[in-house]
Amino acid sequence: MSGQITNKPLVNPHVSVDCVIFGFDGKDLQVLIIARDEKFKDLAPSLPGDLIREDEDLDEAANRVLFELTGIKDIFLEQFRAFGAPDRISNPADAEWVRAVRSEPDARVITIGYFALVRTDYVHPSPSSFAKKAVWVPIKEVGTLAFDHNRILQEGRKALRKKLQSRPLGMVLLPKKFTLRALQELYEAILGKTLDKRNFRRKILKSGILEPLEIKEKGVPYKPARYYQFNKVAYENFPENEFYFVN
Amino acid sequence: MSGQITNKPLVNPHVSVDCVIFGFDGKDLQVLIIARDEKFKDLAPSLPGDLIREDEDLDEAANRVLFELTGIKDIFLEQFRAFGAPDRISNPADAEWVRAVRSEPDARVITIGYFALVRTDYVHPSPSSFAKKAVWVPIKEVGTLAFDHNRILQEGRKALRKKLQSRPLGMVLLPKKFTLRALQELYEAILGKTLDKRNFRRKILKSGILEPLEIKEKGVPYKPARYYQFNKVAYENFPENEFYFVN
DNA sequence: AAAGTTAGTGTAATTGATACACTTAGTCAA
DNA sequence: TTGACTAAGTGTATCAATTACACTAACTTT
Repeated sequence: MSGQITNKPLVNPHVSVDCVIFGFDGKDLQVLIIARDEKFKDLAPSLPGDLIREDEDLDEAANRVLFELTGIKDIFLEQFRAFGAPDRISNPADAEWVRAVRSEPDARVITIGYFALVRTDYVHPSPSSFAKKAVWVPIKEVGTLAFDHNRILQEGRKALRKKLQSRPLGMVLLPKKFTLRALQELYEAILGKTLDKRNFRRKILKSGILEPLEIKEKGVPYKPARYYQFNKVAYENFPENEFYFVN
Repeated sequence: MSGQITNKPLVNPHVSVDCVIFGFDGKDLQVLIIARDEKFKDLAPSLPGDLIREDEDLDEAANRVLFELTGIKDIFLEQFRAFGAPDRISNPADAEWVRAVRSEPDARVITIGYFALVRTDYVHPSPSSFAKKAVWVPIKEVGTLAFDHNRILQEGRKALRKKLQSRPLGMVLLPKKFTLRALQELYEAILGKTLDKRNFRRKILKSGILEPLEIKEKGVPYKPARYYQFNKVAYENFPENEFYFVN
């Protein structure tokens, strides 16, 4: 970074994608976070991301990051914002890491934020074949991240909330069969507020995206709940901009 | 562009902003389009945009483009999406222009799309002091644009529609005093559908963002309409996510 | 003074949102 | 086996918002 104000166009920036990957374990909303490897283990962890490559579109790059991390393709993935402040990487510890890892450490990095949704039970982060150590962290417990990743995470969360207001997102975050309580907890985790049980059920069931199953919970010390599954057709044809949750 | 598939990170891209600048003339939704100058006058026109500069944040770059074009600062401006397909500039005519104008013509260009709202009567595009020729074009009459600018325009329009569903946008697009009919026509132009007059009026007036004036239209060959103005305080405190227009 | 044009207004029916409490079906421990 | 515990599952009444719909009023022009 030059530190000088100039009128010169930026000629050698790097462009990256950073992914806010949400998961749900039945209780808390989680995020995939990358721990630093041995050499840099004192540094703050980061969101998964990478520089985009030649001949690679932005969406492709984000999909690649996700695939390398989780082994999953064709995931729900959506761009939500670009971040390009000149001082994105100005924190001294971050800068040190960048110098060690990047061939052009002084290059400015513009990053495109994506958010993704995956089932935590489908993703076993960090199989030994992958260099990076990814861990699920409940979103409430995420501490200080590298660069401006806390901000990116926050914006990603906002984008997720907004998305939930116009689409039912459960299908990619819940197992095939699930109880209405689980779905409600997912909504509550995303929206960050509690919902009325009866009103929630009425609204969801009326929308027609769920099919009741004949199976019930087993072994619970209370009245067992019925399982439901998504009706794929109804789910996909769900009209944009319905389902607007306030309570 | 190399034409080869590689795993190399993209090291020398350019980053630009492109702005979809909406205006309203009381009847049609318009967009500011840049005509090519003499030397390239056969080329398709484009959206206003520029490479971002060293030490310049993305929002700053977009604001600069807008200011250079219109002389207005502090405009309503919002980022809506990044575009980064490797073949964005592949059209032969576009490529020729890029070769003539840019110092690194083969560089890939990632662009960040912004949309902005201005009053057409505040903007006299292309004062002689500005090199670029900008013209207002009704959005329905925009023809083929350079690069992927038709797509950017389309996405910008979608973003505008979406925004209108959660915020009343009239204040930046209408003159100080305006009739309810003008406001309704603005909404109809943005949403692309007709609205019921009585329901529209009831909804807008109940929201409290308008103040009636004692002035009426003059010289019209029909019952003159009352003028209104926005109540700035109510307008700015308007709660996100109300005002959800379906009809 | 008649024709033409848009402004301005009200209501009834339907749908959606909200607030709220008890019974049921299971497990577990005494 | 019975009582304690827990979450599932259900209905209703009130209020607010949405929709569909048609006539009179005010002004200009001829």
